[in-house]
Amino acid sequence: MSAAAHRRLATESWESLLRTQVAVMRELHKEPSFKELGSREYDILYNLTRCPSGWLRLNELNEHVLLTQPSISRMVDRLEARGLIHRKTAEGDRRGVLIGLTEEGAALQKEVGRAHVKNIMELMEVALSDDEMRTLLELTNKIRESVASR
Amino acid sequence: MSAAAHRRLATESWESLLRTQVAVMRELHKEPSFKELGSREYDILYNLTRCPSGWLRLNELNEHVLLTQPSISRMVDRLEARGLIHRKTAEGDRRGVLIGLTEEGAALQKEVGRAHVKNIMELMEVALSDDEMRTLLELTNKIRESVASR
DNA sequence: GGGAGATATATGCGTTTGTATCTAATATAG
DNA sequence: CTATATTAGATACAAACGCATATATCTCCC
Repeated sequence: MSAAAHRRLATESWESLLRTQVAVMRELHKEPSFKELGSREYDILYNLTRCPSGWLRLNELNEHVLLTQPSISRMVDRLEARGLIHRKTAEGDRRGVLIGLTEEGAALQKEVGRAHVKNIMELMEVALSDDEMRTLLELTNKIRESVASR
Repeated sequence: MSAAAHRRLATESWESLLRTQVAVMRELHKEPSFKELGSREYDILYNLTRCPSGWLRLNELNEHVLLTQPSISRMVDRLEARGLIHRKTAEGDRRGVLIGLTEEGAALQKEVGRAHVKNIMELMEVALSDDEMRTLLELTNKIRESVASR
């Protein structure tokens, strides 16, 4: 395989992944649930449900969400003002802030998440077989692990 | 396979794709070239290089970029003000606007694109074999085609 | 061919974002 | 132990975004 073809394959597979994300996101955004809770806001709440302790530091959130630190800081302000999350000072490091879901926040995440999962299911199910989904999961995990270990 | 496991597989593979896009994007954004030309701006210029005629309608751009119509309209304003693209009225439809690269815009896209491709190469090459890239390309194409035909 | 509705893009306006910078707290070096 | 550097998060401000809506053109049906 020539160097040029190799380069083309690498960029094409990335671009295809990127465009697929755009296409699916555009489709998911049609869901009315995303009106009351934008996809970035949802992402924050979702990440909070996934962590074992129930609390995440702001900088940990920042690693998972494609937003700058100040943007997350202010988004957390808004979510707190809406009563969906609450802050507390991190023990042992008074600079740090821990974020956790309120009951109301957990309930809203669950509700929006349900609609969200339903839509994703419908999209993925038609497009790929179970084996193909497993392969996709495996390949994307590989990329992520590789990027993380830099 | 149970319905619950099936559902989990569909959402997990999608979330993995999404998180991979975030992780890779975050990495690509470290590239200094993206300071002078944001990734969305780059995306516009890139799309213009890919189309055969060299001209794209605003609404065509809108299909490929994850932005609302007004945002693209204004982004095109800015790119035009910077001399990177130019507008012309579409022939046969005086509502329509065609966008094309200027020489300067084409040159900048090429320059930024070079650095961009180099980084993508380095990321993908380490993570996946050629066969795996081909598989990823195939699977993401399938998803995109499926979503497009709704 | 004239008016109702559809389509393509632009603009007003409030909200959210990113860059740069600030404050407070912790870690490190001498 | 103090001074300096580093890290976590917050804030000021200009730029960019999305939603609603305006404007211009086209399409279709009578």
